[in-house]
Amino acid sequence: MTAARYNKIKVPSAYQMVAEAIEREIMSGRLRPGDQVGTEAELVRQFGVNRSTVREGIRLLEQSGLVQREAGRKLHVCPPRYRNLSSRMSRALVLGQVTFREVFDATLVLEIMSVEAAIDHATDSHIKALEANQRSAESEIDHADPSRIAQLDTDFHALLARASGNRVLELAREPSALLIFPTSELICRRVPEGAGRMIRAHRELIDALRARDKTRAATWMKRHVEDWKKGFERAGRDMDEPVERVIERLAPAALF
Amino acid sequence: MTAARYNKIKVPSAYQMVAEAIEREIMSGRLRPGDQVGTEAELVRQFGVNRSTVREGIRLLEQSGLVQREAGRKLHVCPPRYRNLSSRMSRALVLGQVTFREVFDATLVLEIMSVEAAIDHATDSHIKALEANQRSAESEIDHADPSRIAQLDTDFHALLARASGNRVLELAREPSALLIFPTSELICRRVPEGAGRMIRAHRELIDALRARDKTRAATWMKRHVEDWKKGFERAGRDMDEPVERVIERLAPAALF
DNA sequence: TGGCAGCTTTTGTCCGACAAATGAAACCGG
DNA sequence: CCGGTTTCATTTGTCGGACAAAAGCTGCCA
Repeated sequence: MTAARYNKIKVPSAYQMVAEAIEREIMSGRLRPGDQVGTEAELVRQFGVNRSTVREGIRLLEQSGLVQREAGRKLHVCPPRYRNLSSRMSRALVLGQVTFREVFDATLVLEIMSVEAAIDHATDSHIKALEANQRSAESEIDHADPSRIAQLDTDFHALLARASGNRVLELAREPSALLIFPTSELICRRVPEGAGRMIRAHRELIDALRARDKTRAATWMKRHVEDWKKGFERAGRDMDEPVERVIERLAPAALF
Repeated sequence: MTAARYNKIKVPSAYQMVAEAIEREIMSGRLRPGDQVGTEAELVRQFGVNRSTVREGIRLLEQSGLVQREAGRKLHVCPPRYRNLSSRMSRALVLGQVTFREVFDATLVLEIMSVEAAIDHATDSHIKALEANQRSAESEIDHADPSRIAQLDTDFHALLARASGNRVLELAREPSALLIFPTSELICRRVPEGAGRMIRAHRELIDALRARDKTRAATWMKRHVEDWKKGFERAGRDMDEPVERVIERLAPAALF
């Protein structure tokens, strides 16, 4: 007979157990966002471990985004913040050597999905926010600060995703959006007519949203994203190059 | 005149600076996956801070998934692990009180996207892996252990996403997949014919993949995911209920 | 050569201590 | 009585040192 095969026994460290215990409290709903987790001294008493150990556990939770320490004061449970997670995802993608083609293909479908869902669910306040973004872009088209344009483009698509009323979708599209839209800056520098085309597309998207015209929205979104691709190639970039190479030359700190 | 309004100055703590410094090394590529980051003693020397401080910084990186400590030994840079990130995304969604309707709507489009991309990019080895999964499912259909069935379904869709050849897409779909497919277990318990319908759909998807028939693949994927929805409702669940309620009654530990 | 004992390195945990920042309470002047 | 100011206690961030357990390495010996 063959010997039984055992999985390696993983003995969790004390600091991990502290983190997991608190995490269970949060995930089970016994601790709700805004609640105080307690001071380090309390946790030391409750868990019966040293303060250093408690602190290491807290760091894990802090990075998970489950708890937050406000400047000087007590530890409390965080409302879930997706932005932090999305940027980590983006980083993982960069490290994983994904190519712009992958990012582009995913963005194309994700953004079309977003705008189609937005057609069904956008409220007036969502549309107002998009209009405000558009006004900023139109008023600044002459100065044409590329990094500002890129920021507005990123924001526009984030607002659109928000208007979809689907937070799962909103979250799913964010990692790729964080990678692709900031490169608009690079494109704007090389392709002068880029900003104008962007504004035109955004205008059409808003109008389609108002008219609840799904076909028109999808068509213009496709056109808009493919415009990005053309600009990217016209700027002399290779779609099959890993994202890493391109991102490096932008300001990485600003991205994440 | 009005006084200038300043943003709050955020002074990073020493442990955060340690984490950020190492993170920059990794993101810039100077430290590559597999490289040694160095011992705590070395970092203490290099940064000129106390060992406790270094350790807290390391905990941040550890939770980010950027570094890993193997069993007992030296700290080294990790290859990016998406699973860890996806499960944290899922947790954030649960905490954010998203509803199953949101998860379902997102899953429907994401899975269709995945299978369509797989039609274009799947290799023989991808299809072989799917076949192996299908054989397992078919051979176990009689015993019909619901949790096993749910696992196979989850795996099937993960394999399909892998076959899409697009890691961005693969990552984007994972958080919602982690929430939706495990509930198949619940459905299998209440809806006896569920497992059979699942296997049929998977079979059709594999065949469509072989035939490179995108329309057929999309049709069956839509049917398959909507089957999930029907089963979910037949099991007496409300699509507009927050995910939290349902997940709680499964085994949360097994999910994440 | 192979295996075992002992040493070294490294991590996990603990203890005690202090400065800075913060919130709260006491205090004081009008 | 109220508003502002000054202690004062609490809490966090950081430091220094210490020790046990585990993992790697070395050298000895059969």
